[in-house]
Amino acid sequence: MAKSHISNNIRILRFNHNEMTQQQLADLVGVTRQTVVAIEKGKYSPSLELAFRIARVFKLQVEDVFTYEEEHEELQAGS
Amino acid sequence: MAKSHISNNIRILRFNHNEMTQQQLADLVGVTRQTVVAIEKGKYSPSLELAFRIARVFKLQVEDVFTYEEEHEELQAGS
DNA sequence: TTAGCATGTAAAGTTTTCTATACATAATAT
DNA sequence: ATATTATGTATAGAAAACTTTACATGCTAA
Repeated sequence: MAKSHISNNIRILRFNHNEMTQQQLADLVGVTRQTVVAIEKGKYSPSLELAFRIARVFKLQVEDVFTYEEEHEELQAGS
Repeated sequence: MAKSHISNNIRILRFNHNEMTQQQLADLVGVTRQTVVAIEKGKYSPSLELAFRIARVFKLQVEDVFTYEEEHEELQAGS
C-alpha cells in the first residue's frame, strides 16, 4: 500500500468532550494510552475497527474524525 | 484490541459498478487481489486507509461500505 | 518539597494486515 | 479440447498496528 495522509481531530474532540484525557479515551475504546498518543500525533493511522470505535465515542461518523487526503501523482514532466 | 465485527458490501458494490472485478478494484485502490478477496470475504478488515480508498472508488462514505457491529458484553450473571 | 496527573518518547515484542506465489475450480469462448 | 477469465484457498514472509514497560517533562496540589 502506498503512503498517504490521514489526519484527525481527536485532540480537539477530546477537549470539547469534557476535557477527556488520553487515558479515558483509551479505556473507552479498549486500547492502551500509547495507541491513542500515536494516532493523535499521526505516527500511524488506526485500524478501521479502532477508527469506528473512536468515532462512536464522539457520536460522529468516521469521516468527521479522520480525513483522508489523496495524493495525486504529478503527471507533468516539467517545461 | 478486542475482536469485533466489521461487515461490508464490497461485492454488491462491485457488481453495481459495471461488474467491476476483484482485480480491477485491487488496481484502483493499489493493493493485490488477495487483499480484496480477504476483505470481501471477511477474513480481516482493512486498514482505515484502505477503507477510505475503497469507499472513494464507489463515491461513498466509509460507513456506507463498512458496517461496524458492536459487541455488547453480557452483563447478566444467569438466573 | 514531594506527590500525583497528563502528556511525550522510546524500544522490544506480539498480532493483524498485506504481499507474493502458487495451485484449484467453474464458466465462457475458440 | 484447450485457452482465458474470475474467483477461492493456502502458505511464507514483510510491513503496519498495537502492547508492554519504562522513563522524562511540565503542571497543579498538599
